Amino acid sequence: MRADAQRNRARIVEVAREVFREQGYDASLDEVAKRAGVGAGTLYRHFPSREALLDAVMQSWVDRVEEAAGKVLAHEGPPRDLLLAWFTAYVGLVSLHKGGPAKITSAMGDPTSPIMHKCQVLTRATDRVVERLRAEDALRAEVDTVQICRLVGGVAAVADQGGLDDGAVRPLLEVVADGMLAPA
Amino acid sequence: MRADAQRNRARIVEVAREVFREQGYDASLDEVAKRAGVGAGTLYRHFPSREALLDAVMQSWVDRVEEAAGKVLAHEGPPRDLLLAWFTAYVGLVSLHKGGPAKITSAMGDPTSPIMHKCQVLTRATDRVVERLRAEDALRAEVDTVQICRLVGGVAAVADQGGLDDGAVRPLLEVVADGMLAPA
DNA sequence: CACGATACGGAGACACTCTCCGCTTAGCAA
DNA sequence: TTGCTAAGCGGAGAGTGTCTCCGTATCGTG
Repeated sequence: MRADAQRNRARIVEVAREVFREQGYDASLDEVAKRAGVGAGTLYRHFPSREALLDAVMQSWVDRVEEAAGKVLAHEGPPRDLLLAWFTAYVGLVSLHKGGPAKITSAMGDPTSPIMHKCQVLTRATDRVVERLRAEDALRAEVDTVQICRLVGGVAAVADQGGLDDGAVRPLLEVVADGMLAPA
Repeated sequence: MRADAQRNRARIVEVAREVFREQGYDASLDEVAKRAGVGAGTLYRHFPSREALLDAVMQSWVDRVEEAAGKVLAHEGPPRDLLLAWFTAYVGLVSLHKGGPAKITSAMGDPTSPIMHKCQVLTRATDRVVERLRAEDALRAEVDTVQICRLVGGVAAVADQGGLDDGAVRPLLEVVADGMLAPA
């Protein structure tokens, strides 16, 4: 790729990250182009669709997911604490921009979504937590990783759309956690 | 209101209900106007915003909510069955059109939403179920009606956005139910 | 029947998405 | 350095949707 094209591409991604955070996933792409100082054509050549752009924006996000999972798993503690710590991290990770929870949760199971692979790092990270809890026989047999992602994604989605703060989200996550932990 | 205006209004609502069901909440309002055989101006005079139109469309929905709650409460049975029956009905009620779960769940707590009052019949209906379970000491003390609505709304939202069928939704609702029922 | 108030409708201003194509420029080769 | 060409640029414009404005038509009353 030519050097100027590379510069433009990087600049567009940077600006898009900012605009998505400010205005949510529905922000105008023309505005992204304008702020990045390029024509609409340039934006659409680099990123044929909104999703393709989002995919690039999420590149660094993948690392944050891995890191968050590692941090949560490093702490020793009761299964309920571990699960809640991961749920909290999960909600934070998918809520980086408005519309994120819905977007990411639905993309996780949609093979036609260009960001499916990005989203699946969340599934894998959740799986690490699940395995740990399984080893301790702390999880009910019926629940699986996908269900957990859907439930926590659902909580994140209502929190996002309803503008709930952490204090309101916490009890929801507790209910979900208690519903899947093995009875004492 | 003039008779012709009344006719037009009714026709618009009827057509809108159909179009929303077919194409989801984001359907083109110009298309609604066209199908109803009126000009765009007429539609926007009767319903200044998309939400105002949705409000009218949901008029009959309110009755269905009351009815569903009554039917669920009429059946005797273990608390878990009651709760799951209501959850299932709840998901069905908010999923009448695509985008419904997110719309309704976020409107429930948004005083600026024109459909807030419509949505609150769901809260009240849920409250009836909650009271019944409280009387039997079947619910944990920490959970309240609003949280239940958020959780079930969240499940409905992911089901809606991810195209999940009833079989996939059921286990999610079970986790939520088990998380809020008093331990045996 | 006549006449005002009421309501209609669709043209058009504005916003967003995405494409197309003539123009510019980077980067290489001589 | 210069000239060439493929790669890349940008923005006009077509398509679609929202919502408004106002000249025109219709209702329904006296």
